[in-house]
Amino acid sequence: MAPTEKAPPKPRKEPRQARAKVTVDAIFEATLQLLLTDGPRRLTTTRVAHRAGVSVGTMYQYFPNKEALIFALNARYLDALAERIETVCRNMAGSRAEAMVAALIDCYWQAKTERADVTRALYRSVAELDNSSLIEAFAERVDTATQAMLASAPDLAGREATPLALTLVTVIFGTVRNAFERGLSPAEVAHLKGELCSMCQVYLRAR
Amino acid sequence: MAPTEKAPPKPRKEPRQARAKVTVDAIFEATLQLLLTDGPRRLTTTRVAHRAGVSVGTMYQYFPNKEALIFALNARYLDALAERIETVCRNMAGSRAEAMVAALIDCYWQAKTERADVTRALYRSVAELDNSSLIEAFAERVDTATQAMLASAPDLAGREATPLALTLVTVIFGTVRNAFERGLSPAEVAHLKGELCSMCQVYLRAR
DNA sequence: ACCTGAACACCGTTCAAGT
DNA sequence: ACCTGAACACCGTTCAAGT
Repeated sequence: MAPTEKAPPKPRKEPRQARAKVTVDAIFEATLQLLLTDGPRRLTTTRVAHRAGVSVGTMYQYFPNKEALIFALNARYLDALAERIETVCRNMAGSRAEAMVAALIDCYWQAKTERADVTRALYRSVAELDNSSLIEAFAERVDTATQAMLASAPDLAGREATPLALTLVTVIFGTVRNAFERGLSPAEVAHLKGELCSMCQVYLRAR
Repeated sequence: MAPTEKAPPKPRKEPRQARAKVTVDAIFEATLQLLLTDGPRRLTTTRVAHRAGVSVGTMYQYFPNKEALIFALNARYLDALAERIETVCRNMAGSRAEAMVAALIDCYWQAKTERADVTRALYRSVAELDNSSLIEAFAERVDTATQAMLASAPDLAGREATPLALTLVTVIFGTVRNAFERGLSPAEVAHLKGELCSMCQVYLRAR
């Protein structure tokens, strides 16, 4: 009964020569620009190719279809985001649990906010295709990094890091995303961020 | 620099005769069914019309374009959901704050879970179009209902209901949505729900 | 190894004609 | 008042031909 759709699309072939790499980068850049200026509905292969300065045929050498292009663009973005989070988690090793949570919230919030237009454009672009594998891979990395971080907290002895990480990551990432989707005012956003932070910290102290 | 897109599409005209109402319902039902079985990518106007037993032209009498159809379908769903939440909020008036939060989480969680396929299909269908006005209207209703409920809690005297409602609603709805997007196991989901609940309750007790 | 662009199938949308 | 479906413009995708 599940929607019958193809497996997650992957890049057709890797660019081997330097000019090919330039081409692929140009295609990615053109896609993002069009997404930002015109929205996902007006994103056509012809326009992407034209903006990238290549022909449609060239685009299809590297991406089997339009979905694969959008998929790859999102994969790129999520990979960079996961890397940032992993770095923060590594840097916070050994700190107090409260500081860890604050840093995690800060990092994610910052990443979403600093290029809000990009975040929104990518959210919307990817949604019509099955991106669950991307989301799962991303969540897996973030969970793992958070677990490792929490396990190193001196004031968290005796609490299992695995379920704790799952809860915190889901609550934090879900809240940020939702805050992002709603049209909150800057004042409301600032207040919410503080409340989310203290909520997680109170939760850590309890029990 | 914002994506240049049309204003939120609205139904072209209201059905005046009985058979027209039947037609519109058939179109909605066909859209949902196709979304569930084939996914948003294979949702074409021709197929919707065919499944609904009408011609394409008929569909275009009630919806100015395909987007408007998807928009209206989502509006329907969110309206029903908001109504459920408002009812719960009314029913919980005068209870203790902890019970309120638990009921709110339960209601939303239940609504998302009982027809998980529908939830997912609608999420994906609406994402490529600008649904911010839908989201805002929904959030506004839920916020208002939650505020009114919290203001009636005997154990919450002296705490402002408005920012409290905003925080709780954003955290709860964001978490549920995120939990939903990740492919969590039933055991993890159950655990998460309990933790979210106690997290909100500890937060209410604090300060 | 990489690129081109005309050609094809199909989808969203319209509109003159019907009941 | 409501419905039909051929017709049109345009989009995704291919492939024979080029460098």
